[in-house]
Amino acid sequence: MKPGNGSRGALGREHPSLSQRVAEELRRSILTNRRRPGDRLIEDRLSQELGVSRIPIREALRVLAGEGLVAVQPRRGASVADISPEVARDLVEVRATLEGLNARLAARHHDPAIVQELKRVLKDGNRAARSKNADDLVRLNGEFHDKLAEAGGNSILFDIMRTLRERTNLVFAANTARRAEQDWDEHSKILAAVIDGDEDLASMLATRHVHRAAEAAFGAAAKT
Amino acid sequence: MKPGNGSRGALGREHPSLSQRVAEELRRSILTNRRRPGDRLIEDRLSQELGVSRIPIREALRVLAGEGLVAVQPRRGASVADISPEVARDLVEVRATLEGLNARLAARHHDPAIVQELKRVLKDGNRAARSKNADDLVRLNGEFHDKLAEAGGNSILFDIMRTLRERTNLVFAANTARRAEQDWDEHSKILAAVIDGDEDLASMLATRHVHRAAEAAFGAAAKT
DNA sequence: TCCTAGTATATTGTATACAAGAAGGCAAGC
DNA sequence: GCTTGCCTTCTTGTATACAATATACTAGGA
Repeated sequence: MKPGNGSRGALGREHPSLSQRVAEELRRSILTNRRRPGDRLIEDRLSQELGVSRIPIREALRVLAGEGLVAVQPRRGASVADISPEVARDLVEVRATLEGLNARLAARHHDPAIVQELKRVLKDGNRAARSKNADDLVRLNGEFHDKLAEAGGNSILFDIMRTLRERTNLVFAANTARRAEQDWDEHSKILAAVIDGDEDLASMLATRHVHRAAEAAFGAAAKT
Repeated sequence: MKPGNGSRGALGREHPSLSQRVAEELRRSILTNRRRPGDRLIEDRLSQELGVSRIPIREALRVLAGEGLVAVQPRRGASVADISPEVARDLVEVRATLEGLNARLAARHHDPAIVQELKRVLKDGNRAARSKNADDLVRLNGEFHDKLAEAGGNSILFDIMRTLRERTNLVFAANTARRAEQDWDEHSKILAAVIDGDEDLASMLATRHVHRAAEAAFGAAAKT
């Protein structure tokens, strides 16, 4: 659960390597749907696009493969992960359980500093939900879940949930604007339970939150 | 949840790349404690030892870092992950929860073919527990949990549990022989609940199994 | 003796180059 | 017309070489 490279320009310059920057760039482009599931990721082409040699590209692809965002077939190359409905269901099942565990832990510890930040994100999120600003909603949604994961205080859980969240978002993204108001209503209730220290309630609400978002997305997907 | 490369010599030769073989070799050496936590993994040295260039080594190290078996510090190189007591606790918490979820799913589906295999492993395990053969115990323990994970039928869960198991084993390994009889008694009860289709019981037993093994290990570690 | 600066050495990061394997197209045969 | 085999081309896998950075060591001064 390192602080992340948000603290740019700090004393220890902490130079990200090219591989890391390439990985970040590719991750971004996948999560924002600029590269679509199934798109091939040809090393030489990426190498030219990003102006670096193939080596950093390869390493970045390996990292993203580990996160499940990219699928690499030996000797056939990499492509953006295409998440089947079955795998999506599996993701949801696991994520729902772990969000539940995390909310329980957050309720148990409830670190005041992080709770404060969560309150702020909640306020911003509610505003964005009313004005239906899609970009803000995606960002704030990510921020809320990220800080909640931090509040849980379990580093392993934090890492796993990040990759699960990225992948479920890839599937649900289209719906995050439509369901915004209900989403943030649920966020609010989860946070309240965490603040109350009501472990059981927090856990149940967080688990249900994931399942409901998934149902909404699958329902919408079925319609299209 | 692919069948793995156990099916060697099959028609599609399925050539593992050098990187993959290096990763496998390193993983082995770490899990069998031939390389100890904290040991530096210097690319050039590994390159000479294994007779390949540094490129496959680097890629293997990245993969293992993704699995949490190796820690890489940018520009300082890789070393075998040294799992702190705090992280160990975090690992146990998450793994206990997920083993519970998995056992629940296994009880829900209970695939007869896999149950059959589990019964066989159980029998072998009990025999090994009585004769206290450490190597066999480690192997069979891994096999039991692996097949149980397969029985859950959730591919995401399967992958996550594998990496969690590897890391917790790294911490508990020393104790797996001492606690063998109780371990296999608990395995037996978990499997019985799965066969009965008793989801709640299976889940509870699997969760408790992890916690108990952890307590035993921590207790033993405190003594030494 | 202890601290500091400077230098040498060890090690990782990246680029280029070549080898090997997979995919697709074209021609020859049935 | 359809299939089969070869060949071209595209792409990945690996090696070597060099550049950049971190660590260890030595010498000089307070």
